[in-house]
Amino acid sequence: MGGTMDRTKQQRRGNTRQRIQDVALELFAEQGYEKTSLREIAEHLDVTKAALYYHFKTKEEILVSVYDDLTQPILDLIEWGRQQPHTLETKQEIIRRYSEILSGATKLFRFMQENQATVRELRIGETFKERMQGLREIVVDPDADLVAQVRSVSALFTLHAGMFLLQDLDGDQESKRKAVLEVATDLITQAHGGGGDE
Amino acid sequence: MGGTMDRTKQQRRGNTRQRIQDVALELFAEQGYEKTSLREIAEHLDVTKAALYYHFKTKEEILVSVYDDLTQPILDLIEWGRQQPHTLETKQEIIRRYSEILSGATKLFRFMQENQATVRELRIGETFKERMQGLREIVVDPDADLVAQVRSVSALFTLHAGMFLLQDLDGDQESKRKAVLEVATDLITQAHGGGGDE
Amino acid sequence: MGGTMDRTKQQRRGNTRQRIQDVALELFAEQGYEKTSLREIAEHLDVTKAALYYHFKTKEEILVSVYDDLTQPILDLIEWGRQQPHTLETKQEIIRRYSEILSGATKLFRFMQENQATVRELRIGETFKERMQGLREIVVDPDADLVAQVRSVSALFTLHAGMFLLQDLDGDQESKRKAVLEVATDLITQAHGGGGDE
Amino acid sequence: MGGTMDRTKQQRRGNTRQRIQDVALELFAEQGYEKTSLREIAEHLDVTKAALYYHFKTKEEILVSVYDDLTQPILDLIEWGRQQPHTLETKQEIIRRYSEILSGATKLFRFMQENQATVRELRIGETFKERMQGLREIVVDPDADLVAQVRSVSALFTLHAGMFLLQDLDGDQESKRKAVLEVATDLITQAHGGGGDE
DNA sequence: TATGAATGAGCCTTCATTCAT
DNA sequence: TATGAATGAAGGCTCATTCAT
Repeated sequence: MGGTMDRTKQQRRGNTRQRIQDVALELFAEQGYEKTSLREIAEHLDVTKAALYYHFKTKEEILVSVYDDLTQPILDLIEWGRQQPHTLETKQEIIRRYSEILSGATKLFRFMQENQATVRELRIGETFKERMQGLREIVVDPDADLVAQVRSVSALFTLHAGMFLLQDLDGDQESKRKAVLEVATDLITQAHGGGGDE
Repeated sequence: MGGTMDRTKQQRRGNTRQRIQDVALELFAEQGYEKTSLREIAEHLDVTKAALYYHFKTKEEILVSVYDDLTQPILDLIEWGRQQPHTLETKQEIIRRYSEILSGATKLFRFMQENQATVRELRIGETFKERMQGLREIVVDPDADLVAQVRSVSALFTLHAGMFLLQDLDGDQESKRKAVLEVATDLITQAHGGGGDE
Repeated sequence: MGGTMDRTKQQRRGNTRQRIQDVALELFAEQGYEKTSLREIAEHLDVTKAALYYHFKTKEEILVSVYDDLTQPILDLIEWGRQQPHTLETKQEIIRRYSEILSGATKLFRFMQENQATVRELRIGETFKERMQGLREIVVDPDADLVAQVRSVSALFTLHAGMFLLQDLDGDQESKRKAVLEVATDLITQAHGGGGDE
Repeated sequence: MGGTMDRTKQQRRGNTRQRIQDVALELFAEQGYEKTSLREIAEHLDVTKAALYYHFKTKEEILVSVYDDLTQPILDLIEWGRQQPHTLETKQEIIRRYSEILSGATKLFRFMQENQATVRELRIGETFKERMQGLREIVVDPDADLVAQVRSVSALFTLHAGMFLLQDLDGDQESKRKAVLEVATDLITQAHGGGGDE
């Protein structure tokens, strides 16, 4: 009986859940959450829609599961950051590590970036906002002047955006990431120094 | 007769098209494009769905019309920018003017920002990309080093993002805009100066 | 003021009704009745849908008016036929005249032929059926054997079908009509003679 | 369990697809393709519209599937005819067999006959035209004179039309079919003999 | 560990028609 | 002799979800 199962089916055994997550993320990132139907995901995997429901309770839960798996490092980073003194060095290190995290799950973060309107209405929306808030609290000094605060936020955001907006620029992926990181680090450094004009 | 028509209906006459655009933008920005149905728009206006189709050929066309009306200033800005020498002053002026344009149509740009995945598949997607490209060409020096280029792009992007990401920060709208503008101007200035590490 | 009216508008004066009929028949014949919308007709004429309603009460009435105008000759033919003795000569003459009538309003008859399902549900459906019945009564001898009756009906039908089904055959329109007429005449003649096998 | 399901639902299991085809053909033939809505079909079957879409991708595909199932015999006939010498006997046999095929799927062919305008725009339109062309090529001698060719085409067409146009005539279905077949056979025979006047 | 069959809600769109001007 | 604006009904289709097997 097992012998009649061909290689493809055999490989599939036991990791369908993972495969669903992979395909889903791929499609969500490419086409957006709403434009990606469960039918489409199922077809890509050569299973039925009902199979998806064996592994996940809803469409949203597929996304949530991917999100949870891939953003754990951010939680860890925040955890770590909270226990450090809020020195410039800490902030720079946060920026550095965050840059690495982002490039470790490009697809997900691209998805989050491009589907904000959708994500806002989903469970992960709130969660993500909280995490960003968590990062901010470490990186932004609430007593600094407005310009300094903006600079800090801009540092975080430059990292985020960098991944997608630089696609048209020349240069290999890694050196672009380095450049982005440098700009972000500069921003955070300037913000720490003083911020405004003086 | 005519007198039997109540105020509400009368006011409506002749500006339904405009009202559709307003409500649509409002809802698109709030809930996203896909999540906003024509039924919903129609209900907000107290007309039937079919009335929308008298004024616009498709759902997409409603968006396009809003987009065209509201982004004309960007076209003008690009036009202007192209005729200037690419000096630092020009770039700073571009940044300044772009900041003003953005804050003149917050809803639309928030929509564009938060619905990138959707927008990418629509007609306006390509258009918008082209315009951004147009701005970049003026502001980014292709011969500068990578870091300088990133800084320039980051300037543009900081403007974009600034409008939404700063909502949780203290301060009134206008002073926040000023702060964002300052950071962006700094970025463009540094980029022009040299860019990198020296 | 009349002087500002250009040639096109001027020509239009007073014959809009006729132009509606022409365009409508053209489109009905080409695309079918249901697939042709009033919007389409109006656009072809460069007027609004509402203008059509000034001239005709309903979509169906446009068709009815065309039908009535163009099938009057059939009524006349039936009238004439009823007053003749049901001799072979009469039948042959009916066939001959009917052939002429058909080729005088090809579009309408093509329409009738190709939209039977639709036409059946319209007012003209019943009317047309009656007229065909009228022709039959003259041409088909109810006392003849079944085969003879079929031959007679086939004669009529061959005329009908001939117009459309022969489009792929070689030869000019007129000589094809002659050929069809000859076959139909033969059929009616054989039917009259005896019909069956003997 | 299982016992709680009433007879009706139980019967339904596993043959819904077939039932859709049956009901659809019935309604298409009766009211025409466009006038028959999916809602109507669904209601006749006591299922939802969405159920139809589980079994067929589009409305058109329902028709196509019926068409394909029911016109396979024509393909076989053409196949057979092509391998025979184009003698009179072959032609007569084609006519005979075609007559049988037609009376084996009356509803479909009535539908095709009465919805030509619609069918022309559908996928089956082209297909059907090709098949008719296939039959013609066997039955019509391209070197014969025009009248002979018309006679041949008329033979085919008389068969087609015979099924519907004779409904008002007396006589049972089968003897009418025989009569029609005889007339068609005569036509094909005369066409083969010479055709014209001599 | 999946599938086959179906549902209910909703979507975008089109249509014939109306009516005040 | 027309138009501008709108309506109500319906149509085809897609989607996330369910459930018995």
